[in-house]
Amino acid sequence: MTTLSEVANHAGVTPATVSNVLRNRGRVSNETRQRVLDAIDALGYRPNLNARALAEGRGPTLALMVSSIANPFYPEFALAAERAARAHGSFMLLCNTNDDTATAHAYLNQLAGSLSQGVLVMNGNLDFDVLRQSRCPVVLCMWEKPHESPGIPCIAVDFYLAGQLAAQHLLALGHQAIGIVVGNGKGGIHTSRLRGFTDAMAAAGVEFAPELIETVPDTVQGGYDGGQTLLQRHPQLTAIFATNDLPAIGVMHAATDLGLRIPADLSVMGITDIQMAQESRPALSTVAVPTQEAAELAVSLLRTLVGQEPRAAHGPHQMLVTSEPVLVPRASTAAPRAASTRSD
Amino acid sequence: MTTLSEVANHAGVTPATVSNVLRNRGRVSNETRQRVLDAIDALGYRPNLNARALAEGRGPTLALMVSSIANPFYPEFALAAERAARAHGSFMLLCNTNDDTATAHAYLNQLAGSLSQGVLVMNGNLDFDVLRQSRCPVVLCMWEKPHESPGIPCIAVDFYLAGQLAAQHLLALGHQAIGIVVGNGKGGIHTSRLRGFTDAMAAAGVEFAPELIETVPDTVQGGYDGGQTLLQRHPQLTAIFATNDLPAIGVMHAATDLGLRIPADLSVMGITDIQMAQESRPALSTVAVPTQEAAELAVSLLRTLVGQEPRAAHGPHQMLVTSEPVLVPRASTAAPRAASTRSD
DNA sequence: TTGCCTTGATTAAGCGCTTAATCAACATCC
DNA sequence: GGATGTTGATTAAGCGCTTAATCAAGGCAA
Repeated sequence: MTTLSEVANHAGVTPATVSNVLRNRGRVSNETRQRVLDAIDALGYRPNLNARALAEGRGPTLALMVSSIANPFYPEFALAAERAARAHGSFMLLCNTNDDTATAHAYLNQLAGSLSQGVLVMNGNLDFDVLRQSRCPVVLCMWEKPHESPGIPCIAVDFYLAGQLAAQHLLALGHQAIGIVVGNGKGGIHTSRLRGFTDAMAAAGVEFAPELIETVPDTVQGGYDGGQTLLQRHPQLTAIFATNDLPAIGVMHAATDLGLRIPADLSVMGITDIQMAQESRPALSTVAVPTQEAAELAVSLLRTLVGQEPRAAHGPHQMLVTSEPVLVPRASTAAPRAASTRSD
Repeated sequence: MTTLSEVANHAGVTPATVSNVLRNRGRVSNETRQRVLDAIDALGYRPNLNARALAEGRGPTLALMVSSIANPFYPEFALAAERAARAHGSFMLLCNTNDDTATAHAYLNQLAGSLSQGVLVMNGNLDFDVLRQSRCPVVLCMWEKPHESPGIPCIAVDFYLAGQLAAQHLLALGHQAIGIVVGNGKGGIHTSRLRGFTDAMAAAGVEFAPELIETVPDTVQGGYDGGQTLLQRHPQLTAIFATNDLPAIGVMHAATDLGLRIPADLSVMGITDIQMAQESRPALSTVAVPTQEAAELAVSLLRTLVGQEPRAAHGPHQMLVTSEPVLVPRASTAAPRAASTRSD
């Protein structure tokens, strides 16, 4: 592994000069610069990023902590976040907590402040106090907007509105008998989606029975189980809303297995608009959330917090809200069989 | 940020001693050790991993390079790989190349040898020469076994056998009119699966028309398009085999959209057994590949290459083969309508 | 010619940690 | 009672890079 000084020798200058041409600082004559550049690729030199990090007091990496990269939502976010980080020359360290608080804290303890300059957190189930006491900046991603700020810099999405949009879509189609499958994300992650939905129902004067709500794990299987329970207990349902796409897809499977046709016999919708939503059959109606924008905002905010980006970019806010979710009607929703579609 | 020396002061010893207790090396009396330990958590000290990396000449991170973490197969591999790395105290750096060779090379150049000690590569479409010249060890993951070794340490899976198993399953059910959708992974990544399949067909004496092969992108959409083309052009098909689960799922969608019932009218199968395969409806018959094992082997091999694990663990081999793929019959395959099931 | 500014490079200290070499103090052995 | 070991700690060099401070050498004005 060639070092900076070897390059310096080869070019007949001092290490400081090489460093200067590398970083475009200080004064270097064009002639010298060229000699250094030549030496660099003659020797195939690459800077040692650890040494640089040590000297600069900060490394080139950010971290993203998710509960499990196997949950299809995270990769989409991770991809965008990584791209954003790379655009600024940072690498992205991936951390799977497997929904284990201890693991998460271990990561936070080990990474924070040395390996990674800052961390993006997508785990609802973390102790906020721990995050606040992190030794390096933390940005909480995909916070649910109407909740009060957790006292941690965060990127929020208006999930309350998302819930409302979902309800309005179903109501507009003429559904009245609607079941709900809500993800049991720790920290009540899905409560605002639920409130948005039920509030919109109430506003439309539609009666709402609490036994029509099933709380399940935020997975396809969870949605499957919840959907099955709901459909068996309440055959009159004409639509089911899930607070997330994954369980919504599970609901579709459950309905199919029970011999129901979607959307003829049952309308199903979710929230998020993950890739799978448009790839499922029937394609899932959902409320799209600006994942990519959230990821970019998150990286940007984190960068200002670690002092790499001028603060002015966002002002002093600790909570950045993305643009609004938008309804994406697809094939999984339609007017209930015996009802007329109310135009909105 | 407290440093090692501060801890040393606090405990009334020299930095060397603190380092010794931290790493359980050298001789330290129990009494001193305790004093240091107390100082450490009194001050909330955490080692600076960059400094450590610099001093030791090697950092605690490995890297995983995939073409896009949004492809559902990769997360499953990534999860296992990360877990394996963590089990040995290493962090995992995630790199998305977006199928761009230049990006991949940029990563390789920047990471290799400084930030990451070694890299796991899952990209078929990389110049092997570049990999060979990497300044740090590289392990190529999920190589296709029957191919000759690429001259790079690699983990191979017997995809030829996987193709055979798929064919045998379909043949055993009584299918004769079978279409094939093959992923166009660069570097002919799917050719051995295809060969395994066609060889098995030939061995069973089943005629095979080359126009029954559609080459498509390795995605749901690709499978959808390929399936549609195949089914429209050859309505007599009773089964379609895709070289990967993702396109297989696309094929199912295409069939459904054309009004075919699965498996009554058409059997579909894939290879890999990703999570989605068992979560799709109908559940996808497939040939399961030992992803987790491959990931663990890969990390382990990489660790021996970077010298962190005794070489003896694997001997001098440069190509490690996982245990064999296994058939996972599910709901998407059945005997063709007008045929009797041949018992095997 | 003297003094001052600019340019282009060097010097040297330091980032936080590791580790081989060294040392002091004490116990052991014949 | 000196030679020999052991134990438990210290010293000091060094990892590869950054950067403020310093310096030599011209150029230019008065």
